[in-house]
Amino acid sequence: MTVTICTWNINSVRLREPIVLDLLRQEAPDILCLQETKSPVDKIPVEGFAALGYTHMVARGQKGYNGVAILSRLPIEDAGQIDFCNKGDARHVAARMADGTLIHNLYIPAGGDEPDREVNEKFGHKLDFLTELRDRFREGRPQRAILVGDLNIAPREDDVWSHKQLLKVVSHTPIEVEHLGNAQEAGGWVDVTRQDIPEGQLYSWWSYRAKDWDAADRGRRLDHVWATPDLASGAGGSRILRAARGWEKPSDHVPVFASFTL
DNA sequence: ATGGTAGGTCCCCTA
Repeated sequence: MTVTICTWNINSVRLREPIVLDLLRQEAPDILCLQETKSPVDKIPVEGFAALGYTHMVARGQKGYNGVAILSRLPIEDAGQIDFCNKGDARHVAARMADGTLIHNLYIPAGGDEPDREVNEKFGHKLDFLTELRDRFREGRPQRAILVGDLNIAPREDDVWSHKQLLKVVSHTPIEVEHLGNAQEAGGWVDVTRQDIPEGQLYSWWSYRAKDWDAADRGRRLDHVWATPDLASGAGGSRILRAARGWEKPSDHVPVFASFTL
């Protein structure tokens, strides 16, 4: 069976319920992983999602910040969350599919503006989060697993509009790229998007602050789909729905898709 | 070098 998964930082699931419904109607992924839902779980507008067939949800939330949710039209069960850095943040949740496949939905801290942990504790938090992620994957190498989410790092030169101009900008600094690479390597994770689309500029986020995001095209690839090698070998169909950045009341991130043979 | 936009909450935080 082929399963299509989509990841999308929605920047408030309540405000953007209409475009979530649009995405589900137009693209009909089997599973949609959302980040930055910014909502307690019991206030996520699930009725409309269920009416379109997405009757399963595994989620974590808090009042004003963070929040992750996995919507599915296939049965999933709650596989728990990891409280990275012991802060009580809703930045991770996992779901298990009927065949045993584990799906991790992650929202890695943005890290603030200054890429120096001595003066910016948010940057330190981001690096510590990534180190903890690495250590968890070192403890037990994941199998039959998919990891998606807003990782808030654009690792490759062609994942940003200007490698040179972003080297000291949080999301593309060498230390962040190194930390992300260590976590990826520790778990044996394959970057499915780049396995499918190995060449060329690829972005999933454009700032709200640009005058004309489309014309300027100063994007970054912050949203990722990873899989363990056993699943990556049967993966394909990766794409990034750039058009969603131009939708009514858009998120600053767009949906990223991949399909898996399970 | 700077400020630009967006969302949520309770007047300022985060991205």
